[in-house]
Amino acid sequence: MWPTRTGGARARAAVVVCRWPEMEVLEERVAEEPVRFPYVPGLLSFREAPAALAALSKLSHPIDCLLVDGQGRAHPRRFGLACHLGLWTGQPTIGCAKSRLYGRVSSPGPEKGSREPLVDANGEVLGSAVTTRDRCKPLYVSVGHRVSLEEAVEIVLACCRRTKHPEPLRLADRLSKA
DNA sequence: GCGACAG
DNA sequence: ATCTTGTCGC
Repeated sequence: MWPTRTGGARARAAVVVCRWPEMEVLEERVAEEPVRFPYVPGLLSFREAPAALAALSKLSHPIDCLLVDGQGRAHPRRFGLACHLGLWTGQPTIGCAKSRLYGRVSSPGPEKGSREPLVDANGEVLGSAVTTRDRCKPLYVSVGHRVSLEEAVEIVLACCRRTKHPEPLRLADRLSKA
């Protein structure tokens, strides 16, 4: 799982600053790293964090909270990418993943706002499966750093006005691929 | 041994 | 993640 130094491989990350809840974009930053670690389930932070931190360091505008495309506490070791970025930057962070990595959960209702707890084998709550748009598959929200799960879910829902994915993540995803 | 497995 | 085909909604 160590560095795949395939010539010229670049890790690319993007971050956007939005005004909440209007989602007015205030700033956009992208950053690249010369080598990237391979993707290994459970170790995504090693692949994504360096570039993400580099992009964050280029911001000149203050932020209130980071919405991260990945898990927070909903991780085998309770420490996904959102937790790493939160601890590293000191900023409040929220993990918001498109699919499940760890934990059991039943399907939430089909109406936006429905949610079901994501739990581990002992019943400990790791996060929530949240329906962010009517009839769409849920997103997996979990605590990253300095936010409660309830706050995290409300913020994610508020960021999904007419789409399944939170506006900040859609913008950052688009920017990283441009 | 077999299935699961963020992006 | 990436690629491809087909369907649905604004």
